[in-house]
Amino acid sequence: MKYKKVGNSIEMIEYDSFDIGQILECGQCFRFSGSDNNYSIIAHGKLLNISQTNDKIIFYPCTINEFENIWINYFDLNTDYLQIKKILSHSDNILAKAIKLCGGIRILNQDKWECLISFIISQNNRIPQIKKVIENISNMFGSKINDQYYTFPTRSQLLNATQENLQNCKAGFRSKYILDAIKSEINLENLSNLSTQDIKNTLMKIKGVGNKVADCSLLFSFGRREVYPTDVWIKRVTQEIYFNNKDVSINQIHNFAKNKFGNLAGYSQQYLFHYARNIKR
DNA sequence: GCCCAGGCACTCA
DNA sequence: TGAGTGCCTGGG
Repeated sequence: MKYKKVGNSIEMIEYDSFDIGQILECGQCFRFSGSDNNYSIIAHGKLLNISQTNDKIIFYPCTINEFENIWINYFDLNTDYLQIKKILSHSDNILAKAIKLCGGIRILNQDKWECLISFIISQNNRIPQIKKVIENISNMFGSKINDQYYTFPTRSQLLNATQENLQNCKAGFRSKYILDAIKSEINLENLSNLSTQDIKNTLMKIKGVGNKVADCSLLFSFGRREVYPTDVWIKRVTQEIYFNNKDVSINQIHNFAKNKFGNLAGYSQQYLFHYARNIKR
């Protein structure tokens, strides 16, 4: 990967495995807008525009410092996706097919708190609605970035939030779960050194955090690429491809993914998720 | 009006 | 330990 400063933007050239549309639309994050290779995201307290053409990707406004300290890690640019895709493609044909279709996916490294709350909101919900609820909460409790956008609020910014506030943000029955997360004394940053299973157990003490939400949190904000978040789509496609369409438990799927994909289970999950949503149905 | 969506908690056997 | 059921909300 190579990049250079051009005016108030950073231009990335000589990169691989990067398709901004695939990265944002594959369901791992919710604070973005745009289409056709032109997107805006809000992450880590900043608004960033990304414009992708055939030979380069432009990030703006963005300084070298911001790019190196925030966005390289956020977009997982130090991970060798060519190698990952090569290994997974060799492991089976359908995964190879999925990777061909969405080889530009990268797993983001998101803010832990925002990610956890976002996936609590995601349960039994649709993506447009999830995005709306998160935006409502940001507008009500976050810090102003400009006339249009607010950051996602930190836990301390949410300390005074009430059930009624969150209902007004359309969080519905998940309001009480968000309140429980706010009240819990769990410091997410302090969990970073624990084992994946220990983090998971800790997260699941929060009401509204089960297997799936905890796994998404681990994969998308704790960098634990060995987890295989299993929602209805992943359950469906995994059963279809690897279990001869037989109905199996989440635990069986987790064990299967661990054995077959090992430390790359999270990447497989993303490729298969995209495959399931866009090809099947 | 009915159904359901990227789960989870709660109840009851 | 596992199956069954209800849940805010809004779009089809």
